[in-house]
Amino acid sequence: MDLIVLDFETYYSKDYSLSKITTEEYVRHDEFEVIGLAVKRNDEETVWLSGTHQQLKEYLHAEYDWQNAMVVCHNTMFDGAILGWRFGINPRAWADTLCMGRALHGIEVGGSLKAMAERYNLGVKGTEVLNALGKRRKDFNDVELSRYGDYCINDVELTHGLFHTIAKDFPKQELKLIDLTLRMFIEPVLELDLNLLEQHLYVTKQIKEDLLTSSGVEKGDLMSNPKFAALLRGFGVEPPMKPSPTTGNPTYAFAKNDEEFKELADYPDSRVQALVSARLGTKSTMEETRTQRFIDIAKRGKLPVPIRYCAAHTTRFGGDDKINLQNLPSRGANGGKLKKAIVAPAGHIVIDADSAQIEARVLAWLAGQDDLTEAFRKGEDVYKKMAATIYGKKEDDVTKDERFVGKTTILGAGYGMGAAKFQAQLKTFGYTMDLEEARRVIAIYRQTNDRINFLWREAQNAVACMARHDPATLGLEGVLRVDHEAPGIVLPSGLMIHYDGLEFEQTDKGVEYSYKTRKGRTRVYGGKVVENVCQGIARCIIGEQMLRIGKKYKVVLTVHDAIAVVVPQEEGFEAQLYVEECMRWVPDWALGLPVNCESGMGKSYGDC
DNA sequence: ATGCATCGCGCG
DNA sequence: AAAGCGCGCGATGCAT
Repeated sequence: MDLIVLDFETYYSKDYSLSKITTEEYVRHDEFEVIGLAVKRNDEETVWLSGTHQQLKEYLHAEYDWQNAMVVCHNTMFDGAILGWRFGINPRAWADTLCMGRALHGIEVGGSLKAMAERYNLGVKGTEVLNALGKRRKDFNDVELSRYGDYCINDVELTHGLFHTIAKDFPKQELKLIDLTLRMFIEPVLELDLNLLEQHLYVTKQIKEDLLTSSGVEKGDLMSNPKFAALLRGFGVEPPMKPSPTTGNPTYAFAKNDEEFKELADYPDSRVQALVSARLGTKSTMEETRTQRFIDIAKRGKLPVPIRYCAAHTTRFGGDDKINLQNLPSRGANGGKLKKAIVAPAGHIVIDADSAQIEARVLAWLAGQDDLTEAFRKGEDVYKKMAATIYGKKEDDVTKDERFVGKTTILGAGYGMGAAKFQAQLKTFGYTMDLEEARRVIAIYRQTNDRINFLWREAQNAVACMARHDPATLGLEGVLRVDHEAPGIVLPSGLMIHYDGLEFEQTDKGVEYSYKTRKGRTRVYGGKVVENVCQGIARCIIGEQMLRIGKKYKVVLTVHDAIAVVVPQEEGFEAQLYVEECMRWVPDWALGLPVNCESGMGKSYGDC
């Protein structure tokens, strides 16, 4: 297979640029123009190509054997989209040094080609400031174009060197996963239902408008916290305050889940009630802006799915390109509306398969909490079991509310949640429990799950060891490797959860550990490390399952514990069986981990 | 005008 | 001793 490293230089202006618009819009835009591109095949000399679109297209198709090539770029979502959408070129495999860098270094080095090239002593990225702003290809004279070419060639050389340096130790499976996630964007399959979207936008706007009109308040006064506070004071209501979740400074408690704010919805003065409901109904503009984005994309073509590889510290995927397809509403007033507008192409259907309680299962398995693991394996109702223990009764006698408490306990208490937060958590679901009872429930969880409790302590010890660069172990043997030099924890995928700059400090609460993140430092402790590795392990599992599914069907989206594929309609049931089979399979290193899944299929993503 | 911090909110 | 966690995007408010 040929290795082809390439980099496009394209027209941009003040407003038509990647800092202003999304990659999807930029590449599909009328103003799009390639100034030139540098290409390096294997160890051949890098060439600079410039010319009309037609000339480039003919040359690229004639000169290179794309069917038998791996294409490497730095930020392949961009260059790959150009190759695919503009030149109709779809190589055998895609790779991306930006994705690889994110996986290898976390935040240790920036993802830029410049930073990575410097880190590996590969050379210096061109510093020559080339004024290309607003210049079309024809506006460059020969000298300028040639200088631009040199700059571009240098970038390709750096990317080539970078790839060779980091690819040899990069896990092969993960390279395949990068290819698969890039294809979700570069080779779009899903379509958008424009009529449905426009109708949804209209209704959403109408509801808000009506609410605003009936409240008799200016929109700006509702949106701004200080102005809204003034309105409340005008009715003799002192605005509720709370400590800021991040800084601890006092701030207005105007969020829809702030208890004191919720109480104002029933305030004796009906004018206050109207004010609060108007604020709640109009404050969030997410649905409108997002629907508008979908509409814009729908008018341009299919839906490229931007999924960011290793977006999270734990190696989980994230959203990208200004549309986060991993947080589309599925509950509440807007639940499923946008998902229903995402449809399979003609003759095809969408299958969406969810892994059942994957993180809770991983936790039980990793901790060696065998009774819990066994309960998961047998398909027992673990939430009900938990409730039975909490309330000291038979499973058959557990009420709906009690089961709910059991569920919240299993899902929340597994990472060290304390009684006060547990109580607050229940409250957000509308369930009231006094603190004493919350303490009792948390204590029961910790007693009945002694192995999980031990795992937290083992993880706390691992944190302390890593901070001193001393060896440590964590969880089931052969699954995780504590790299006390990095420091970090190596996942089964071969990727590491980094705890860069892990340090401790003596505080009035005792010794506190923290590590460096993109912004500042984050505290870390046993329960949190356990959560991190469970998330990381779950990602390893879903990643391998996704590759298996991808061998037969087109994977179009992943949302942490779920995988969506598009298949020909007539293969629907057969494909569903295969997808479920894949999601019940675990890699060798996870034998004994009881996974399960649920799936649905339909014409749209929402119908699944 | 533009960037950054903060908050809120959607998902897992 | 105790501590649920992980994202991205949009709007506001403030600093540059």
